[in-house]
Amino acid sequence: MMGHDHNAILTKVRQELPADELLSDLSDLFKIFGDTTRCKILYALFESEMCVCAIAELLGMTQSAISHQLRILKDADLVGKRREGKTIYYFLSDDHVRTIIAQGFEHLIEDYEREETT
Amino acid sequence: MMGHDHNAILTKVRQELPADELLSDLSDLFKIFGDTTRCKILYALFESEMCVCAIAELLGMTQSAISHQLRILKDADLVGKRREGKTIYYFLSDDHVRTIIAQGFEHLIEDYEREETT
DNA sequence: CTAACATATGAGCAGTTATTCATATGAATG
DNA sequence: CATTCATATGAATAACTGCTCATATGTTAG
Repeated sequence: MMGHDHNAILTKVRQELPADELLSDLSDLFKIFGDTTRCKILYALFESEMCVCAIAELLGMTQSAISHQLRILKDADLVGKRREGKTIYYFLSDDHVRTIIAQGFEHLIEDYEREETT
Repeated sequence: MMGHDHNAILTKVRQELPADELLSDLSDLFKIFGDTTRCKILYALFESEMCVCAIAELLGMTQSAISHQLRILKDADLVGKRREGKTIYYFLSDDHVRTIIAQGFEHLIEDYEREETT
């Protein structure tokens, strides 16, 4: 057995807690932003659509590595692609990505400022 | 050698791309949200502060497992703690967490709706 | 001081993930 | 159609992550 009596809070919180599947989807979404390479790619696409080898050159990484990450971003519908001859251009599929990243960014900035003040 | 000429876009994007350290901090932040257990804990704390064993009971997990995750959340300054006798209460350190998660949630919802319409 | 309770922590393990390497697909060009 | 360029993909590997188990710390009660 563990701990003592918490029934009052527990029943209250249980009602408000989203379903397991939804929480799982939510953390899966954040997991995608939780990688530097993917964040860099998304940031790059903020500015303009880009082909794979341009992104690879920008980040100083292998074409293969970038392709693998783009696949993940594509599977999550965060980016879309467009073919033009041999090259394929990737772009942000909607502006939600921008908002989510901006929100995280804002949190960081305030954290930095808090550290300076301390 | 890889790819052909992209200098036009590359120089433009390079100017707007945040510093490596900042991008690393950003993905570190999202990494924290990228785990179901931690998301659940944060969601629980939306409702009210809670002690470790209450959270453990709520999620049906070990006290140890919860403690480990709370440490990560604490290190990232996403939660704070308060002692009251033997028990320690954890709470959200600020409302940024709420906003970030809400933003991710909103994206999911729109994604779900998009699938229904298709 | 000792026992009991609440939480924290370290080592170990299993599962996951990002990159690399080799190779495959697919489109344009001569 | 063979070659070249752009991208995709599968297998292998190294690094990381979350949980468990055992144990330590810290607080209160007797």
